[in-house]
Amino acid sequence: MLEPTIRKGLRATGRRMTRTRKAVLALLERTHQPLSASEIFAQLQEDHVAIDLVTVYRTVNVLRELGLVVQLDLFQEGQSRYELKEGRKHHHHIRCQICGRIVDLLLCPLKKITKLIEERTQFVVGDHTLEFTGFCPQCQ
Amino acid sequence: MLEPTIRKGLRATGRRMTRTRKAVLALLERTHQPLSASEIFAQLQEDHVAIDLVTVYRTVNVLRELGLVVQLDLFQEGQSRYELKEGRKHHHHIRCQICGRIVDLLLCPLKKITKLIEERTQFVVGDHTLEFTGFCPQCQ
DNA sequence: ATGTTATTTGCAAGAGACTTGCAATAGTGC
DNA sequence: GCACTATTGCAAGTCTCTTGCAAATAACAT
Repeated sequence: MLEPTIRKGLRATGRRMTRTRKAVLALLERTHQPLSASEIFAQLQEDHVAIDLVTVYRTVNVLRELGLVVQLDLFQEGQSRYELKEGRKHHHHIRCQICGRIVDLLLCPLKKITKLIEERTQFVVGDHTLEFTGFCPQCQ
Repeated sequence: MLEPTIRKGLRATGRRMTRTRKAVLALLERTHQPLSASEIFAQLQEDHVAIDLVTVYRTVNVLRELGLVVQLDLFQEGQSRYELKEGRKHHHHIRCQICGRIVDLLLCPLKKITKLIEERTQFVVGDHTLEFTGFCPQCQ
């Protein structure tokens, strides 16, 4: 239950804890897959939670601004996905090309690489994306 | 000049070498940045090459199908970019968050990682994206 | 509890990237 | 040059995501 903590974060930026924000947070909390806006919308419809797709977009954006949610742009999906940060470490994902299942990879191999890139390019390296696709055990 | 080679590739799949395909190929050949469809369109307009944006999309898709062009989906850009493969090795990119300049990274550190992921997840790993953002020397 | 006020919501409409249908145009092989 | 078929341009459509605005509602003081 992260509602009280998040309520504080919202208040600190002059925002309010609303029925719809609770619903989106609760859904993200109980789902163990990164969800797209339309998936969040569809699931809440099924749960008979009245919410507009526009509100879903606005909600995930607010949660992202607060640093509560991470936005993922997976390889050639054409839509963003969102997952709760909730104290989890930075990590990457692999998505099955057949069934679409997304599995967390609990590693990020890019610390050393980042240093190497900074030396070679003289860039100051900020963020990175690293996403894999493949075939999951069931779909092989 | 890769026109003759590519002409063969096109013929082999019942396709034709046309005025517009030549123009797109020539542009990609002389540009040392991955270009988006709208950038290709704008540049060809400037060069007084009559071409429709739709044709640009169809052309890059054909070139991608033939394996002549790689499609890049950089971090939160909201559009794809295309670059000639032309015998180049698989590589990744870093994009400056200020000026948008894209620099090639002539490395891919993911061979070992791929094996590790296959062991841990039982996936058969196919493709991956790895793109960095940061601040280039001029924009720091 | 009730009222006040600013935030949030839903609806409609819009923006941007990309795709599709179709008639007109133009490569290709003869 | 001619016939045949791929390709092009235009218009319209799809999909994801954003914006404007009036109505609804959370937060807070009374």
